[in-house]
Amino acid sequence: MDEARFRMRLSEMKAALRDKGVVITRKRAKILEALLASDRHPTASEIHEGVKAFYPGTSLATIYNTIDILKETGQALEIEFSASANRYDGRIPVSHPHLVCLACEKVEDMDAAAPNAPLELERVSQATGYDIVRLRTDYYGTCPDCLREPRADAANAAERGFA
Amino acid sequence: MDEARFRMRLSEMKAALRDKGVVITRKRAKILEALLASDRHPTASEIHEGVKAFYPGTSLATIYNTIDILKETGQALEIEFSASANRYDGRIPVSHPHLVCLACEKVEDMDAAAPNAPLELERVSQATGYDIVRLRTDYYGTCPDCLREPRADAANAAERGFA
DNA sequence: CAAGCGTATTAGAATCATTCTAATTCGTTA
DNA sequence: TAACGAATTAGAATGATTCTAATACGCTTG
Repeated sequence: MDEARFRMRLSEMKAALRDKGVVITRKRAKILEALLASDRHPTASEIHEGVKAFYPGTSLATIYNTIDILKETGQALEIEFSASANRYDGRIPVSHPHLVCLACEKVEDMDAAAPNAPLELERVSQATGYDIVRLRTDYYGTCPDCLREPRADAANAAERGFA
Repeated sequence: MDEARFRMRLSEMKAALRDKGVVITRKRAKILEALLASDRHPTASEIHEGVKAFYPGTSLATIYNTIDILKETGQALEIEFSASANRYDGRIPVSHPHLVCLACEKVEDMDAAAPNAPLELERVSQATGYDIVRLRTDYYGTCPDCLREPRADAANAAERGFA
């Protein structure tokens, strides 16, 4: 994500929050930046680490609080896991497919042409009688790095940290 | 699921476990039946309730233990949630799309033509360099029942119990 | 039928992400 | 500067899942 897109996306997010009457405090701004800075789909505690580098006293509760607002305003997607921490995507806030590595647990966006989410939601709503509002498409397996180095779990895990 | 399919699927599961050297105890057999009996994609504790009707002393740990074996042998799919209990699908043990109701939390199989999972796994593996072993496709929204009765959460939740 | 062995099962403790709570602090406006 | 509402905090609570160490069960063999 280049600098220009980063700044544009950041403004979008702030504007969406302000529209909801949410105050953009310095901490909240850092939370948004930490979410966008990593292409790793950070967890709440990875975001927390990133924010604490600037505001050491920050509580995890504040991270969750801000994430909730982002979810409510459609500015971030939550990718749920039960065995490990949830991950968040603030870069592309509409449903799109992910690749999940079962060895190092990283979550990547899938570059391949994504199905057109809004159309897909509409199609499935028609077909099922549900009012479908989002979809989740994730592929699980082993990433190329882990295929190459089957024993590199620890190293790969370290790489995932928020930077 | 008609009686014939139920029995066939049950035999398949038992055979797969036996192949792994796992003993099919009476309790384990009941666990498999409880998993198959419900079209609701039961949670571990719903299965537990079902089994306790026959074997009151059964521990939740036994349910989880058996579910683990089923996952390892490819005989059950785990549908992960972070905010509520995971659900399990023993009827169709290959990746297929689900409909998730955000109001009553039920999980249904989507009847609409499922993409051919094995082919899809192969296609995405080729495209990404991953070794993809399963996929998850879920649509989230409000089911027709809940659309009709917005305040029926409790009633719908009750319906979901294992029977 | 009894003894011995390995797996299955158990109750309860431990874990861990997330949510909640009630008190404190901050920022803004009057 | 005072006052108000929102933001933030530390720590407790929650709840699903996993772990642990002890016990029970079900075979097989003598």
